[in-house]
Amino acid sequence: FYDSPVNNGQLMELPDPKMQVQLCDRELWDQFSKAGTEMIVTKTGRRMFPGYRIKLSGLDRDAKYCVMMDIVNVDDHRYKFQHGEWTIAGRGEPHLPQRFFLHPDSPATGAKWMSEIVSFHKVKLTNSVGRDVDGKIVLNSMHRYQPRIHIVRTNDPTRVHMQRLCTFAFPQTVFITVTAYQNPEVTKLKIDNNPFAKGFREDGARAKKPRTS
Amino acid sequence: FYDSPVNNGQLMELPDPKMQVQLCDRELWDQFSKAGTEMIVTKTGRRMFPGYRIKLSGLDRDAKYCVMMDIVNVDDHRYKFQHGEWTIAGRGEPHLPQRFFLHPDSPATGAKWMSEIVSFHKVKLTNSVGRDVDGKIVLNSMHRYQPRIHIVRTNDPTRVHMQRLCTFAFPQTVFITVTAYQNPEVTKLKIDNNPFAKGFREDGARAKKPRTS
DNA sequence: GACCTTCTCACCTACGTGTTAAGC
DNA sequence: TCGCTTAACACGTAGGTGAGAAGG
Repeated sequence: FYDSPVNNGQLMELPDPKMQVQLCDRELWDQFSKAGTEMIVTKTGRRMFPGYRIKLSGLDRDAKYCVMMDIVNVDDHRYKFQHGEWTIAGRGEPHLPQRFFLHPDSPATGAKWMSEIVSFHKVKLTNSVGRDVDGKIVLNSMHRYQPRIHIVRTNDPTRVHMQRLCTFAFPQTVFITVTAYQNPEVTKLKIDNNPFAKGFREDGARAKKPRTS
Repeated sequence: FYDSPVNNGQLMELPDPKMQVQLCDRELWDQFSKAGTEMIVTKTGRRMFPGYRIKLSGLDRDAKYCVMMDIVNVDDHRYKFQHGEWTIAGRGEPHLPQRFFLHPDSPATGAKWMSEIVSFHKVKLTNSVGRDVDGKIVLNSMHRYQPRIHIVRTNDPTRVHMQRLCTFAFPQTVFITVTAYQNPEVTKLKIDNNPFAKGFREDGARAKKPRTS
């Protein structure tokens, strides 16, 4: 189940031709994907950038839904960045059973979900199985991953595992985990587009001061 | 119903001798109460300080509950601060039908509610009936108010009004609304205890620079 | 004038960034 | 040495404070 192929936003399990998921910031994701997206993992947890945001449509307006995200392995390899490109560097760690990140608005009506952008920007990626698991997804560094969306028609978040799912995945959101950026092109894209990294931009702003020690 | 007397944390409606609510930061509340608590109201909304935080006990661990706050008039007067004390300054505005502020964790199991401090620190007090009502409670300035807690045994937040409530209120959380602090003693308590006002403390830290204009 | 409200401001808290140096 | 990880850091975003001046 977890290793099922991606499907570019088409549904996988329940045949429900109406339900659709649309990825936001698609141009931005494509730029990163073209360069080879990297996501930082830290002990305390690091947000994804670009943020994972979607638009839902085709839901039953009155029914209650839970919306979840998980992140699954794309393959069984460990990767390394050498001579300017990513190559396979041996066998990967065993796939961990992934926890679902339940969107905090769950459960809500179809009408509510479709009325606004659904954002998973609070998800944090970590490489450490610490005590504080809340909102964190544990991944192995230097591995390749695919984020996915699951939609369940239910009122009860605690029973989400027993219900039938609609699962969506976008190939342009695949990324490799790192503890420090490997590809300078990726670093530049992050700095140029993430508001929190504005301090590192050099377009007109004064350059960064070097550390004094 | 809205003008029912306060009850110092004892239950009012449903006789359920097990259910209890305990006010956090009681000493701090008492200090403010002794001075005559004032809470700022602004157009954009201002948080309460001290923050309204409670501990719940005696709930059925497996049942689902919604927890809400509202703020009701204590009397029909308008107040003024003159010669160092609060006095009645005429007839107050008509009591507005208060909206409940539903705690964002609602609905949750009794076990969940009892496992942690329940905080309403995100509630904002406003004197303006603007467009953005989310999380704001509209009050009239220079009036006296009592915050209250309501607990409903239900799974569905949308039907909370039709269910039977358990209501709790703590006399030491009564306050008067202001647009600017009237009693210097209150100002001092706010500055000394609210971390966001640390810039105005004078115990060892350098004094505040005067405005330059 | 007296009283209350509104707005801007300097100064905080809290936390999201990539960098850098040190650790393993 | 080399590759990867960690922690401290400067510099942002975002937003909560009372002070003070201006407005009504």
